[in-house]
Amino acid sequence: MSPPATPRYRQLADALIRDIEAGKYAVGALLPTEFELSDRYGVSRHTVREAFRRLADMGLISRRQGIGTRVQAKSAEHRYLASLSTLADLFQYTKRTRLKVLAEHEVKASALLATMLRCKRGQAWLQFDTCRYRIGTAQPISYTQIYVYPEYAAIGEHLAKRSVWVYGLVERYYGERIVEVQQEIGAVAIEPRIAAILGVKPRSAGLQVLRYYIGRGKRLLSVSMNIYPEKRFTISTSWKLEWERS
Amino acid sequence: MSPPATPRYRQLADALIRDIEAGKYAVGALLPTEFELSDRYGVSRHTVREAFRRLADMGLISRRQGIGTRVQAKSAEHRYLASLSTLADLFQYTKRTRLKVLAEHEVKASALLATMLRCKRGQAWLQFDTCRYRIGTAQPISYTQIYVYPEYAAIGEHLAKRSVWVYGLVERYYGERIVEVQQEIGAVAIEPRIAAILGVKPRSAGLQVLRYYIGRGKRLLSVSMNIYPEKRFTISTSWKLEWERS
DNA sequence: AAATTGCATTTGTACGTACATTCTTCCACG
DNA sequence: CGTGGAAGAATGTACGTACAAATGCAATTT
Repeated sequence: MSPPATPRYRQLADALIRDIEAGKYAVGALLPTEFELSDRYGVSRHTVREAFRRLADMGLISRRQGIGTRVQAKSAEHRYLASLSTLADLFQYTKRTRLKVLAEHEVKASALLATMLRCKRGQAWLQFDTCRYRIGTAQPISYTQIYVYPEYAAIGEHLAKRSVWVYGLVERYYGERIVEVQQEIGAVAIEPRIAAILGVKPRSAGLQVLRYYIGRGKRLLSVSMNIYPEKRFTISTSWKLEWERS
Repeated sequence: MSPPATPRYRQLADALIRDIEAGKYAVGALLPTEFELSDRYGVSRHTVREAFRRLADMGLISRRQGIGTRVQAKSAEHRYLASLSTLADLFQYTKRTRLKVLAEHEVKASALLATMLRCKRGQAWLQFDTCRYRIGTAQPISYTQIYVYPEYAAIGEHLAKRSVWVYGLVERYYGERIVEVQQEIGAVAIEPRIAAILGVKPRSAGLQVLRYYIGRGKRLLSVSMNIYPEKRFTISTSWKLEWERS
């Protein structure tokens, strides 16, 4: 029996991958055109496009109408992805939690705050100090400061009433879509005021998670700053290899 | 002027998405065949396939030769992805760092260690205590314990000589491919012994990062435990929305 | 000199056809 | 009654054609 014949577009794709990895086509350079390759390998343009599609999926090339096909990366080897099916998965506790709003006030960004919120000094923000509990327990999981634009003041109402997530409110009530979330994780000594709220020793170790919620056109929509006490919470992420060598 | 006409395959894809979200085709059910849709919408099979390809990329459907096209999910809405171009990006410091091996010994997993290493008690591991410096400075960035199987003892040589990453050595010298990395981040009070190495106050706040390196077939290849002192390091991740609603 | 127009190039969309491969179903044969 | 094989149905691969849309460049016009 013949070995399970590999399709032509696959063979062509593999050949191109080899060429790119061998440096025959440098990163940033243009590959031959579809017609050119179709000619050179004696296959139809359709087959070339199918091969290109594969390379594009792997992130090896990028294509632009009127320009051509450009090499984007030398290897698709080590590309690892982590995925969230919902933004709520960023917060990995179960749904059985409740948000309590401790305070709400309008603030003008001090120098320190301006750095954290990535804005100019004096920029006005609406700040919520909140606390999250597992339902049925008195001990909080986390302390959170949430910043939104003052225009979004109405969010305060909803936030107090229903224990939801801010980004959800921003999406629902202001028609903004959260396109990107930047997350910064560090360790901090929990300052006394917050330690009291969380019921831990002042200056004990805590996880600080800063999140920037970004909408269409790089517009910063909201910022949140979470503090999790030691041992009460860990963040886990799973990175998976996207493509396996054929 | 006519508005920038959306291609037919896009229109068809959108129609199908609407139908799926509306529940017209249930999750798990088969969609009409390519020919059927081609007929019904008066487009070529090629166009139907193009539309299906889009849905498949979004993870809404799965296709199997001889069977048909099955609905896999009701909505592709909130799917966010983070990507690493290399595993080295997990560690976000520049390449200008140096690894110093402080100690190397074989250990048998105690109850505590067994939990951390996800293995049975008594399992033998090779443990390296290491420390990472920015080149040219005396102050370490992080303290790291690395665990590998005793069979991989030869790694110690390379680790001491060249300042590389363990997973790279495992991949290179043992022909194992790291297919997945699970990461757990928490806050800890840095214990005195390690605090001394890092040059920080005992029991001050630190970031603890546990990483499980997993090979083909869920085989655990290596585990590392990092401690980063407060303020000296933050982990940043960017999550991007994979698909935008049209 | 600057702006505009038009042409050549390249990928995108869309139609058509044919056969291969994979899987299910059902009928006939042992 | 079970088993094998044929027929049918679905997606996969592969060929062909044609025109549309985006881009860059050169020629032309202002």
